[in-house]
Amino acid sequence: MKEIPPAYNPQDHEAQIYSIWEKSGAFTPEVPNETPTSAEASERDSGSPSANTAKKPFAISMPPPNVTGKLHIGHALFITIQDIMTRYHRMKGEPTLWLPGTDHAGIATQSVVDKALQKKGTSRRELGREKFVEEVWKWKQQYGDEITRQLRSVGASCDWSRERFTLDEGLSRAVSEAFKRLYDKGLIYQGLRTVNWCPKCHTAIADDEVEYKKETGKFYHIKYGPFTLATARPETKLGDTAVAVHPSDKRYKEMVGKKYMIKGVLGDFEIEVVADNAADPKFGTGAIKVTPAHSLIDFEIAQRHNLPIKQVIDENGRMMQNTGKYAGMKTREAREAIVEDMQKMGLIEKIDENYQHNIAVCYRCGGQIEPIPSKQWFVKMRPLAEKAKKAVESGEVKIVPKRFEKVYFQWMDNIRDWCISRQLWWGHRIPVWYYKQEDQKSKVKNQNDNEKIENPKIYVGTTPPPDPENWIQDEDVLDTWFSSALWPFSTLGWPDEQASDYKYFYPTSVMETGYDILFFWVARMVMMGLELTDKPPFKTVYLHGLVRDEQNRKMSKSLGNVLDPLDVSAKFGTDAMRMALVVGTTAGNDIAVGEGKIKGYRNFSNKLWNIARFVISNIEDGSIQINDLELSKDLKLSKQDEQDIKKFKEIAKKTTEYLDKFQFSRAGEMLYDFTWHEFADKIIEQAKDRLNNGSEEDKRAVLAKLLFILKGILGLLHPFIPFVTEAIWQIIPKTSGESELLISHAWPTYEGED
RNA sequence: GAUCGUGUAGCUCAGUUGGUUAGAGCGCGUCGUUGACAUCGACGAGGUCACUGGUUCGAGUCCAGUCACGAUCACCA
Repeated sequence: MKEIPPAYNPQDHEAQIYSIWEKSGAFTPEVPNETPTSAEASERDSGSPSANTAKKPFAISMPPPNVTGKLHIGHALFITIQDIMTRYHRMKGEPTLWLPGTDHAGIATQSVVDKALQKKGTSRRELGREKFVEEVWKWKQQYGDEITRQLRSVGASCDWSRERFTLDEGLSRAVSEAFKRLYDKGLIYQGLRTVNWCPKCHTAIADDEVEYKKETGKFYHIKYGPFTLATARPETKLGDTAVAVHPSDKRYKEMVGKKYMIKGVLGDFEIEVVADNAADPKFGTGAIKVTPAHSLIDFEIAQRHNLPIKQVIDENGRMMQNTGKYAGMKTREAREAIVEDMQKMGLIEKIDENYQHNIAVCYRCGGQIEPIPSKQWFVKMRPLAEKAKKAVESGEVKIVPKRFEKVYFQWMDNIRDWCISRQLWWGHRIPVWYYKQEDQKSKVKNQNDNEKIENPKIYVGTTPPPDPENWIQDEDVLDTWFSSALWPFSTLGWPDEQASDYKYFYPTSVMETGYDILFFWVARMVMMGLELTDKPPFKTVYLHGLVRDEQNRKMSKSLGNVLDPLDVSAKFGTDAMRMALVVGTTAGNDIAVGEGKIKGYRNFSNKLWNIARFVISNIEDGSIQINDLELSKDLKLSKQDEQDIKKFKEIAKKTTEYLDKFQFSRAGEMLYDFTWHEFADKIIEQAKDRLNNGSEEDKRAVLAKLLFILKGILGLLHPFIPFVTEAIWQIIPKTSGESELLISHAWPTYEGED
């Protein structure tokens, strides 16, 4: 008899078990032959069951982590939830695909590599585009595997043979194909518009990549011709071209449509008074100065009233040549200088010192955003949003929890066009070429005033133009989220609609991700999926929350409360960590996790191990044949035995129901409770007497019951705690009908047995 | 400012079609265990389910309002 150690030590098992799984091929689903031969077809018609055609496939695309990223507890959470679904459906016999991959993460990766270069005394600009991109690829080769190695250590049973990277050849093809199709439909256009510009990252960013930070600053009330109005940024006054008031504001009724000369620090200038709903009559004096070049709102006002656009700040965040003595100053310096001059001229009425306002910062680098006019590419969102909204309204796409549907609708209703070009080097280069003769300077930005853009002769294609020497490709790359938006289908072979994976697994079953990227990612996937494939890319969206510490604080380095999933799983076991992340949490809500909770589930793993140890040792003590312990055999089960078995079957049924309804916490908690407080504390305790003193026949009956329940529990718990359950499965006596590996075993179900 | 969410035991949270004495883990108290169990078991204390009102035979659960906290969106007028 083999000695089973009295304690379960995860480290003795996990790595080995993972490699057994991986080698077994269990992670890779079988795709049935798409075009069945006539023989196969007739075989199917004749009703002979074929494992893969009988069941519908189940597919999840894994949200791709950043290539250069390091595994954090949030990854561990989504891996756990997705792995639970994957293992559950796989055990149910459905061909199950969980497709992993990584994201090139434009700005993030570029700045990481750039910083590393700067440490070495060089920089991205010094190297030039080509060399720099080579450097980033080297980084990707070197560090890109780290994150996927770490995903394995958390037990992710995903199909590594289908691993993808957003800059792979196939996915890049999908990106340019998508761009071209949208362009041809008029859904992508180029425009000179005021955009959110990050002077630090030196690129435009999308509206939803802007974050707001509270700041206390000065608020200047200035004399402005016949008006008095207030601003926190007097330096933008140099770019003013209008004053806006609300159409219903009686105070200014007679001024609307007239032009006034305004006294300014660089001499007098002319503004027009326009009536626009953007002006709130209740705020301040009800009149606002309009600086179309340096405010997105003002730009929109300018468009509505056909106002001139005057740019005075450049892409480095400095005052431009047309600002006279202020030229070259940073905006903050210029502000002080201008205020001083205005005070001398008596143009300042008063200054509020403690004005609370929000400043726009870049979500990547935290630098202050400087809206400037710039020529960028945009996606026309309205038509896409309408379809995407309908898909959720109709129930074609379900969001769990449901309340996020409202948030989703709100976003869709108030959507603005999406700026997709980025002035970066790392990413998908925009598949647009300009004809050299006509538009050498097509990318010149910062044109003064409202110079119209000449539409250059352009070529949009998935491959370069046939005579490339005459063309020059757009310098910019696409927003990372553009390629992410295609992820559920680009990874399956789209645009090749005949690709077997695409045909078989698309649309995917579930999209599991954090509620924080509902807009960035989920919404855009739905829009792109509907537009490009005519189908929503998934049927259900399951949103999880943020992982917080046990006091419900955000995890941060400065608080020192960051849980490193690799440390945790080394210390308590991956299974314990997984249980801690899943039990006691519900969709869309944040999760509090600390060592105490994880420890509790470490004990649970150990409990389960000892339950098994007890049952196995009792089997091996006797002379009973394993095949004689099957419930189908003639056994003298007591009434109690039958009740216990019935109770267990009820648990199995409920587990299935909970999992089908995405109630992972309830399933996990119920199994925990049953295993420990029912099976161990009652059923096993009561069995002891019969095992020690009962007749052979009675012993056999009890033992058969214990073994039956134990094996069932292992199956039910396997999606949650795959390692211990598999480790136990490896040492438990099995009958000939049972699978060697628990991962490939059938899901415990007893439909129609009673 | 708009919208959404949360408020249940000392702490972290479950409680999804309204139905008997409101649950778990951790923590706490008493006792017992070292022949499955880096422990484990038995028993226990602890709750006006934020507050007010309503619907109902019956409300933690549904409705209205109040308070507190949080999030998202909009905003540098």
